[in-house]
Amino acid sequence: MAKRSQTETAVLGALSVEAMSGYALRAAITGTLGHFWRESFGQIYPALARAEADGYVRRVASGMTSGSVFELTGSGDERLRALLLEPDEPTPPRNGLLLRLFFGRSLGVRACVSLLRDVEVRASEALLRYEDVRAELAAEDDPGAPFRMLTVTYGIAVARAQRDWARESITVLGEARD
Amino acid sequence: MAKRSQTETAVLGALSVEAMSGYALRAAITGTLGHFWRESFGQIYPALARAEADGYVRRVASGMTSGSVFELTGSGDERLRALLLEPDEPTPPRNGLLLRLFFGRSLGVRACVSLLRDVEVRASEALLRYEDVRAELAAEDDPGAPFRMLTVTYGIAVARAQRDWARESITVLGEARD
DNA sequence: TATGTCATGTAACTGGTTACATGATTGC
DNA sequence: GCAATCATGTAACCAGTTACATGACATA
Repeated sequence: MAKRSQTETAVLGALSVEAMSGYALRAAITGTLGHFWRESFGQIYPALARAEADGYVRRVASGMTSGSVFELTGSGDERLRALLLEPDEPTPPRNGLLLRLFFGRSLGVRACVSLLRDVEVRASEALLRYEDVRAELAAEDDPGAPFRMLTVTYGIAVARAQRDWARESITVLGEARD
Repeated sequence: MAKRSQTETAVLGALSVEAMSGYALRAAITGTLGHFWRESFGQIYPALARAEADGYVRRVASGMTSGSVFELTGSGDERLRALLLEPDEPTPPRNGLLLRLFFGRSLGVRACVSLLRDVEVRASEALLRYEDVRAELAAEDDPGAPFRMLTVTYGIAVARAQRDWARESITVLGEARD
């Protein structure tokens, strides 16, 4: 069970929902997993090739279009479950925003406030998008929907916390300047 | 103003607080910036060497210990301000937890709940640590303290959101199983 | 004198992005 | 016929980690 990049998990996972081409895979990932995941072609195609060599996916004939459509095999499904069970070792934190704020005295109050406003705006926009997705998802009766919903409520919870923190922090900095 | 890795920002920033060796730099970064930043020796030493070549830092004689202590030069301070002003381009999101939950139907309810419990525990522990730091920081009257405080309140806000989301999600999954 | 900590550095590797090259198919 | 989109792939590069090699200094 060699630990391979999580790209494999994302690819097999997406194919477990529906067979598709590498190109469509990218679109599906950026579209549906976009707010917490990302893959580039430079990852997807090699990952697909390896997965095919390992027998986790197979090409299904598709006279219709150019390119090939991949579907998950039985052992691919097993592999996916195993990958999902592997512990998630989170990537080392590197938060450029907090790094800047930490040295805020060198950066200056005005620039810090501007950073915080950006956060507030981005978080608020994200909230609107998530609420839309939540509404769509609530209407589905697919058995996988409740799980996918968790990723949306996570996004909402964190975005709301960020927005409120940014607002609060702006007032704090404003008072400190007086 | 070639865009170099943010390591340079972290290193110059830390040296703007106090002159120190590469080794101490690492300890300072993991200790103080630890909850949102990380650097390894493999980054720090090359970064210091480049910064010295560029005239941003200089070695100060230190008969006491082995090794050399670096301090920020005037142009290093300028460079730091410029780096802090550069827009923060956040790293592409890759949240292994959400990836697993998204495919939760393949993973199984029990494993999902276990993931969520981990989140709850980790977030709760983090909250305790942050509250300690907050108390310490509130006692300081250093002019940089309010800025550093922002990074702590951010940690608290996000950790609290994660903890509450995890709890809520555990009940949701529990009900769904019935 | 052995152990632990302070200290510096490098080489190999990993995971990932970007930019590019190439071509098929579709719809106007 | 042309533009847009679908589609596949690779090469160069980048940031960062890990593991290792090396050695000084302090202290039990």
